[in-house]
Amino acid sequence: MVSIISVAKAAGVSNKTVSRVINGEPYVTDETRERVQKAIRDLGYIPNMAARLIRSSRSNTFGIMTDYVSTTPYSVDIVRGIQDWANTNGKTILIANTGGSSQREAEVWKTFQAHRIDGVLYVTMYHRVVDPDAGDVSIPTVMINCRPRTDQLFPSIAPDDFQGARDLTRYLLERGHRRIGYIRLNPVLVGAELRLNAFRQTAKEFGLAEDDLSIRLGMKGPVGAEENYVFAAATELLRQKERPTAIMSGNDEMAIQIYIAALSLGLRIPQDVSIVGFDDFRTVSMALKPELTTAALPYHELGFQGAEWLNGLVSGNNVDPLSRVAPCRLVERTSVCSV
Amino acid sequence: MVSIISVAKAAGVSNKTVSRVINGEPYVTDETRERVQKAIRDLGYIPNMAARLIRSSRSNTFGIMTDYVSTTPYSVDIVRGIQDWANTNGKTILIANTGGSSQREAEVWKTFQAHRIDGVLYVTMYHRVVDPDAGDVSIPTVMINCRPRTDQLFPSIAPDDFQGARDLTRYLLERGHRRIGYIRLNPVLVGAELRLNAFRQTAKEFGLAEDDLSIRLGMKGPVGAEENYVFAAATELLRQKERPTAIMSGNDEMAIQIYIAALSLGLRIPQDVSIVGFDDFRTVSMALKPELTTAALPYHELGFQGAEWLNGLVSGNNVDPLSRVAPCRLVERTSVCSV
DNA sequence: TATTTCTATGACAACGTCGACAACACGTGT
DNA sequence: ACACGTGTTGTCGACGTTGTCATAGAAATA
Repeated sequence: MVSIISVAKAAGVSNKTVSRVINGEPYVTDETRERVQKAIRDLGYIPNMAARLIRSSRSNTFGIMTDYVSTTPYSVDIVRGIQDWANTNGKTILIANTGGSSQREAEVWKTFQAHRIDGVLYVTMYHRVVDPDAGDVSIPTVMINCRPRTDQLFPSIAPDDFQGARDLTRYLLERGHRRIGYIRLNPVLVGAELRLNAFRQTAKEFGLAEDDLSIRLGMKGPVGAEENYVFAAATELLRQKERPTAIMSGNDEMAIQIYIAALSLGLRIPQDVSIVGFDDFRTVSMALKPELTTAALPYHELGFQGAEWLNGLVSGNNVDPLSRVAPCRLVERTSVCSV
Repeated sequence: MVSIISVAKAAGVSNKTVSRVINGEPYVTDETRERVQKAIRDLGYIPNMAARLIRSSRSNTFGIMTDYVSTTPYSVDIVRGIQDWANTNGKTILIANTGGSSQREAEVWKTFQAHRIDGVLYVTMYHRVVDPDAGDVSIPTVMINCRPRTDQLFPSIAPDDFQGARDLTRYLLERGHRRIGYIRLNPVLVGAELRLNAFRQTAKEFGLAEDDLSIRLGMKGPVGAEENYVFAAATELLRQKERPTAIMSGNDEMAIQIYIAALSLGLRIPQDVSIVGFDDFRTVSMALKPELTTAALPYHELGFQGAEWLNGLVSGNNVDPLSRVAPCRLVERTSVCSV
């Protein structure tokens, strides 16, 4: 393997001078610098990060720890967001996945330490509360899409489910809908309560009574093996004599079943029922016809910002708000009309 | 940072003896071994991979290089498959994503080399042909979900689209369907042609004439910004006087629109039309009601096997079949009935 | 001119680990 | 008594890099 020494020999300088060139340090003549750079090119030299780390004990590497099943597959955009940040900032990313096992999680912490990573991004695939066990170590850590149960061990960043649901509800209300159905997410999910509360509160602010709201449970049970009532609930909602003019779905995926229920009853979307989703899970929201109006989970931003925040921590910045939130942008498509 | 030397001091032995204990080498008394292990535990010592790499020039690390947009989000299961393999085999995973830019790709190769990774897994998010440019370096590489254009530079592993489509077609034929519609994937995708050919050939084997097959284009144009004809095509198919009794969809996502088209025409699924998909993109295939019969892309297996194969390469095994294929299992649900 | 400051470079050690080899203790067979 | 093997431990150097310090000449200052 070609090392700094071979480059030094080729350029007729000391290895330290090569080091200076590589790291852009001052006190090298233009002439020497060019000779060294030529040697680097000719030999195809690439610095050895391991050796560098050993000397300087800064690995410039972040570790991503993910939990298990990606229930909402687009959440990998979090990882992409992190990578994009890392990419533009010259960091490298180590990734490991715990499969949800805490024993495995402990092993991952060890692996990360063995590689002397600078910080950890603890990422979950859906918005939830977790109990990360970092052992007795204290590596700078930012939690993404989740928050710690034992209050505020680590800083965290998550989507603003409340604001997203509020915006969607307003959107419907502003278009004249006054009887609105709501099919709830699995209550296991953190988003479920936030979204429902936002819906309730916003409807109330607009003067709707609890009776105008038909709230039904869409799913329950452990994530990945839940019982599914969405189709039945939607059918029931739409069979009422005074049926809602709009249905708000806990997420986009559940909206598929609401579409099918409505169409099976001979109803047209959006003329007879307007429908909105949540998540902007594009494989669904754009495949549905008419395309689904929804609120986009800011996955990419979560990752990007999380990485940036972590970098601040590593550099010793203080963590001011210990938990942050990224907005869910409303994506207007064609599944809603005015009444 | 606690190093091997601090452990040695604490245990009252030489650093080499500690090294022996860590690496499970022989010639250490049980008594010494235990004393060392106690010291390791007490001090929370974790070996420094960088130092180890510098000595032994084996990083025990694989790099994953992914391309851009995850058009089919479940393809991240490839990454999970790789991680699962790495996990059970004590390897670490570096990940980088090229965003489809070849300049970026070159940078990633450099980063990987800088970390002296043992091998590269070149992963694409949908089955396609690529032109990886590894520069002049020769790191062992396995391509997953894609194959090289310039024939067979690297070994590759991909899903068996042909077999999957053949099995699905047989499944329909065995249930008595004789007029079958087919809505084609974007021809840009490698799977498109393989699946269509399998459909055609299998139908022919069963004695169907070309007239019994209604083949329509569902999408075309660049991935991520394609023109979408699925709904129109499905509607047209189902309005024919002699309408097909079954429709085969290029993939699950497109099947959503076929469902909607059928229901909008007042047809019941599967009594009036049977529908099959492809991919087993579960967010869709299980959210549709009735649930969709489809062929599962073996993403996890692709990743797992790819990693294992790469490990063989790194250890100097020969690459016998230069391209492999993993089967697409038929997943039977309830969107098909016999006629 | 003498002294200081600055620029450019090199020598050398150290980071943490492991491989090569030496050393030492303890039998065992001659 | 001796050589020999075998099990156990330690010493030392090397891996590739960078930080510290030294050096030497050039330029600036007194």
